[in-house]
Amino acid sequence: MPPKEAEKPANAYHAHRERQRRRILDAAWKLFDERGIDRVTMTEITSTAGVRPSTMYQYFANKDDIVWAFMRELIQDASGRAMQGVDAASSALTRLTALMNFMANDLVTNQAEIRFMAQFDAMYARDWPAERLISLELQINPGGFQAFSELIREGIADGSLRSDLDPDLTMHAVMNAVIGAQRRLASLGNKIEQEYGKPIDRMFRETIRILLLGLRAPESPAPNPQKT
Amino acid sequence: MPPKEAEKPANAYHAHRERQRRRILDAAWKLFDERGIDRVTMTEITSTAGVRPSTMYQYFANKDDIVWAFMRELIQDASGRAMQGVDAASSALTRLTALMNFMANDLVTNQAEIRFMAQFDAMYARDWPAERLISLELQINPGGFQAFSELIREGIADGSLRSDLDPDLTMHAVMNAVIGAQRRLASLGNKIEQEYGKPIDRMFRETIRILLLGLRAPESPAPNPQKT
Amino acid sequence: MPPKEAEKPANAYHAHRERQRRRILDAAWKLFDERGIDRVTMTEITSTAGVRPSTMYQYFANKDDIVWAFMRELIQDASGRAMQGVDAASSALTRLTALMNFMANDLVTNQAEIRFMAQFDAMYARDWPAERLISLELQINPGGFQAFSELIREGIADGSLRSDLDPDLTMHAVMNAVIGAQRRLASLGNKIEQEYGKPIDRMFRETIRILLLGLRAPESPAPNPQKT
Amino acid sequence: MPPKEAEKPANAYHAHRERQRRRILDAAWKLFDERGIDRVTMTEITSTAGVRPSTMYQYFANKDDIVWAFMRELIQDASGRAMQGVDAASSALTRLTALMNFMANDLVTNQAEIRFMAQFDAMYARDWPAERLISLELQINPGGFQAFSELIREGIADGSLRSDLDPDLTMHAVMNAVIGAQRRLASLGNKIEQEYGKPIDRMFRETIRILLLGLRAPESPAPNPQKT
DNA sequence: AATGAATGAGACTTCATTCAT
DNA sequence: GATGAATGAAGTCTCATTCAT
Repeated sequence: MPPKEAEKPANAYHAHRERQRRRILDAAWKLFDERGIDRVTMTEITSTAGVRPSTMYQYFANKDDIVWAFMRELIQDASGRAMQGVDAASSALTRLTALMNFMANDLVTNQAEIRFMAQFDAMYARDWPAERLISLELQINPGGFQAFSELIREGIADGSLRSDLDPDLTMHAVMNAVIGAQRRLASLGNKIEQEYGKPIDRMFRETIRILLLGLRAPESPAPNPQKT
Repeated sequence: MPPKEAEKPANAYHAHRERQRRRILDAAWKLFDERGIDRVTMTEITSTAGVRPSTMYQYFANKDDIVWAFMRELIQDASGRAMQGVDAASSALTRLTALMNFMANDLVTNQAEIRFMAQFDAMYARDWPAERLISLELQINPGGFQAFSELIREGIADGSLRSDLDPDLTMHAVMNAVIGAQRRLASLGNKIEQEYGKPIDRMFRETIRILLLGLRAPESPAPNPQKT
Repeated sequence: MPPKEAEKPANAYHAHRERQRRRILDAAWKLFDERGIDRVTMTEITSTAGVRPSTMYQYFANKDDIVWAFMRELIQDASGRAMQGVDAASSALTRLTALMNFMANDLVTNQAEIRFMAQFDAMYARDWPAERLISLELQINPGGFQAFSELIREGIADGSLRSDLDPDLTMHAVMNAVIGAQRRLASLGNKIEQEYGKPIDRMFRETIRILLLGLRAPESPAPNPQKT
Repeated sequence: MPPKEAEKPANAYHAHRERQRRRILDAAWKLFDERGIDRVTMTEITSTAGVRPSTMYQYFANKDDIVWAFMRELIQDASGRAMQGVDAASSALTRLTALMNFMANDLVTNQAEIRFMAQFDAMYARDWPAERLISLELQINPGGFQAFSELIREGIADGSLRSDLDPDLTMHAVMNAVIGAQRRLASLGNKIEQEYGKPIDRMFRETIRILLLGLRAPESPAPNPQKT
C-alpha cells in the first residue's frame, strides 16, 4: 500500500512533535507547581526543558498558550473521572454524595492540579472572555451544570432532598462552595495543616458532610412514628 | 503657645507624607483591581500616581511592599467590622448567622477587596513564610479562630447545633468553605452572574443557608410535639 | 568529503562567536585603559563595541566577568613569556637577572596591561576570594613561586648569592618589591617621567640593579686574592 | 571685652562644624576601609554618618572632595612623622636606614592608610592633573624628594654608599620600589600572609635589607687583611 | 525541525544632587 | 545650619520574540 510509505514518516514526525511538546509541558508544569504560574518565565521553561527558545516557539506561541493547554488537559481528565462513580448510582442523594466524595479524593490525589486551577481563576479568568470560560466549563460537565441541577430536582422529587430548594440556585451555591473550598485547601492547605495538624481532606470531608446535611430533607415525618 | 509652632511642621510633614503615600496606594489599587496584581508594574503605578519612580522608592521598596500594605489595611478593616454585629447577639446559632450575614454583605460592598485577597492567596501566599501569614490571620480574628470554634461549642451546649460536631474541625471546615466560596464569587462572580442572571450575593446567601441548616440540630423530636 | 560540510557550520559558529567576544573585550580594554576600570559602565562598553546591551549579556554576565576574562588572558600571556628567556640560562644569578630584565622589558611593551593589574590589585583583589587569586597566581608561575625560591637556593649553593638569605622569605620580599615597583611605574610612571625627564624603565632597571647587588654574594675575599 | 561675645558664637559655630565634618569623614573612612573607595556611595556615607544627604552637601561637594580631604590629612601626618627619627641621625647610611625602618613601622601601624593611598594611586592619580599630585608630593617631603637624593649624595661622599650611584636616578628607583612594595603589601598583604604564614612587615624588612645592601659601598678595603 | 544570534522594549533600582523651608 | 522631599539621569539586567540558516 503506497499510503503506508507516506504515512510512516508522517507518523514518526507526529510522534516526535508530540514528544517535544510533552517535554516542554512537563518542564512548565514542574515550574508552575514550584513557583506559581506568574514567577515563571518562558526562558526558564525552555532551559528546564532543555530546548532552545527558538524551538519552543515552534510549539507554543506564548505562556498563555501553555497555560491554556494545561487547562484543556485538566478539564478532560476531570470530566472523564467525575462521571465514573456517579453514573451507576441510584438515589439522587447517593449520587450527590458520590460526586462530592470524588472531589474529596481528587483533592488528595491531584492537589497540584487543583492548585493550578485556583491560580488560573485568580489570574486568568479576568482576562479571558466569558465564552471561552463557559465553553470550557461545558466541557467539564457535558450538558453543563444542568446534570447537577437535574440531580437536585430528582432529589426533591424522590424526597431525599429538602423541598424548599431552588434547583438552579442551589446548584450554583453548592458547586461554588465546594469548588471554592477545595481550591482554597489545595492552595493554602499545607499552611492550614501545619496550624491545625490534620490532613486537609479531613476538613474537606467535613465540609461536604455539613453541606449534605443541609441539603437533606428533614427526616422528621417519616421516621417519627409518634407523629401520626 | 510656642509648642504649637513647633508641632505644625511635624504635622504638616506627616500629613504630606501620608497624602503622597495614599496617592501611590490609590493608583496601585486601581491598577491591581483592573488588571490583577501580576500584570501591574512599578513603572505603571508611578505614572498612574503622577510620581517619579525615584520618588516612589522613597515610600515603598518594591511591589510586595505595596501588596503587603494593602493586606494590612484590609485585615484591620475586616477585623474591626466583623465583630460589630456579632457581639451583642444572644444564641450561638444566631450569632453564627449574624457572622455569615456579615460576610455576605461584605461580598457586596467590598467585592474588590475580597477579589484582591483571592489573588493574594493564589499567588503570594506560597512565597511568604507561614508565620507571617499566621500572624496576619491572628489579626483578623483577635483571639484567632478560637472565638469561632468557641461559638460552635456553645451551640452544641445550648442545643442549637448538632451534637456530633467536632468544634475545631467544623470551624476549619466551615470557615474554609465560606471564605473559599466568598472569594471565588468575588473573583469569578461576574461571569457566573452573566450566565445565571442572579446577583452573586444571592448564591452566597444560599450557600450560607445550607451550611447553617447542616450545622443546626435536628429540631424534630423535641420542639415539635406541641405543634400538632 | 561530507563531514566537512558538517564541520563548517560549527567552525563558522565558533569563529563568529569568538569575533564578537573579541569586539566586546577590545572595546572594554580601550575604555579601561582610558578611564580606569571603575568609571567604565557596561552601557559604555556596549555602545563602544557597537553591540546592543542585550547582545552583550549573551557573552558576559557582568563587568566582573569581563575584568576576570582579562586577568586570565594576561596571566596566560605572562606565564608563557616569563619562562622563555630564563630556561636556557646557566648560573642562578644569571637566570635571576634574566627574569628581572624580562620584567623591565614587559614594563615597556605592556605598560597598559601592567597598569590594569595594578588597578585590579588595588580595587578588586579585596572582593575576590583568596583561593581564586591563589589559583590565579599559581597559573602565572607553574609550580608556584617555588621555582623562584629554588633559584635563590641554587644561588646560595653555587656561591653567587649571599649565604645569609632565607630563600622563601627573600623570594616573597623581592617578588613583591619588583612587582610593586613595576606596577607603580606603570600606573604613575608618566607623571614621574614628566617630573624627572627619564623613561620609566630606566628607573626600573636601576631598581633591579640595586636589588641584585643586594642579593649578590660579596665577591671580594674569595675570587680576588690573586688580584693583589 | 565686647569682641568676646562676638567670638563665642563664632567659636561654637566652628566647633560644631568641625564636629560634623569629622563625623562624616569618620563614616567615610570606615566604609572606604571596609569596601574600597569605589563601591562606596555618598548615600551610604551619609546614612553611616547619621546625617541627611542634604546636610552632607554643606560640608563636601562630592566624593572626590572627601577622598582629597583624606589625602591632605594623610600627607600631613606622614611628613610630620617621617622626619622625626631621621633628623638627629649621623651618617647618611644610618639616616637612610632610619627612614626605611620608619616606613616598615608605618606599614604595621597604618596599614589602612597605606592601602587607601594605594587605591588612590590606582584610581585617582590618572584623573587629577600632574601639578596637583606634585604639589601633594612636595608636601610629603618638604623640599621635595631632593632631601632624599641629597642623602644619597652625602652617602657617596662619606663612602657609606656605592660610588657608582646616580643620586637622582637612585632616589626615584629606590623610593618607587619601597613605596610600591609597601602599598602592595598593605593591599594584598593579608592574602600573602595567609599563603606564606609570616607577618607582612617581615617581608618588607627583608626588602629593605636587600635594597640597603645593594646601595652600600663594597666594604672590601677594611675587612680584607690580605689586602694590606 | 532546530537553533544560534540578535535585539527592542522595558522593568527595577540607585545615586548624586537640588531646593524650599 | 539642617533637612525632607523630589527627581533627572543613568545603570544593570531580563524577557519575549524574530529571523536567517
